[in-house]
Amino acid sequence: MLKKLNPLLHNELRLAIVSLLVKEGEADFVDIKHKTGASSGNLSVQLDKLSEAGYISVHKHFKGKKPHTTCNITKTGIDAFEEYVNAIQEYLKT
Amino acid sequence: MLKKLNPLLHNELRLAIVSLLVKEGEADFVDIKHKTGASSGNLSVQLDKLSEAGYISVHKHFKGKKPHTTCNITKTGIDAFEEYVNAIQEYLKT
DNA sequence: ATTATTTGGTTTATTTTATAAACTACTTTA
DNA sequence: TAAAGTAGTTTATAAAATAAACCAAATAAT
Repeated sequence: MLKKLNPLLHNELRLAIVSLLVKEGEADFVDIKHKTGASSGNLSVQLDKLSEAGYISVHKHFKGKKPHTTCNITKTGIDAFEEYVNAIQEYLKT
Repeated sequence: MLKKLNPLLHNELRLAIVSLLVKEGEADFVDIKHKTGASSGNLSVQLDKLSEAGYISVHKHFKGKKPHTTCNITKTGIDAFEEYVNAIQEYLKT
C-alpha cells in the first residue's frame, strides 16, 4: 500500500514555499510571493499554516519604515519535506 | 518559476488510481479499492472525475450475476501523468 | 421461506480547503 | 494633500474532498 501523503505539504503553494525554503534556508514574504506567483492573501494564509505546524518560523520586524516578514525552514519542516518526497516518489515511479 | 501542477492529478486518491493504472494498464473497482484503501464512495466519485477528463475509460458490465467495473488508462491519461511527474519533480529536488 | 448479511457500487450531504476579494495601516510620490 | 504603492491580514465565497446514507441484487443463515 502506498504511503499517505502529508496533507499540509500536498498543496501546490505550500509545497512550493517549503521547497524554496529547504533550498535557500530563508526567504522574505515578497521574495516568496514573486518566486511562487502567489497572491498576498493566499501566501499569508499558507505561511500561517506552515508556521502553526512548526515547519517554518516567521519573523516580523521593520526594515526601515516598512514591515518585513522573514521565513526560515525548521528541522521539523525539513524532516516533513523529506518524508513527503519519499512518499510521493512511490506514486510517481512507473 | 515552477510549473503548475495539474489539479486533477494533484490529489492523493486520484494520483494513486492513475499511478496504478499506468503500471497495470487495467484494474477493476474492487482491486483499486483494496490497493488504494479508498472507500467505495470516494472511489466512485474520483473514477468519475478521471473518466470525465478522459484520463481513464470505465466499463460496467455483469460478471456472472454481479456488477463489475473495469478501468483502463488512456493515452490522454498517460500523457497527463507523465507531465505531472515532470512538473512535481521540480518541487521535490533539493 | 423469510430474514439478515455481503457485495458492488451510487448519490447526497457535510466538512474542509483553497482562493479571491476586501480591507488595514502606513509610506512614497506627484 | 491627494493619489498611488507597499506589505501584508482578514473575511467571504467557491470548490473540493470525504463521509454517511442509500440502493439493488446476491448469498448465507435461521
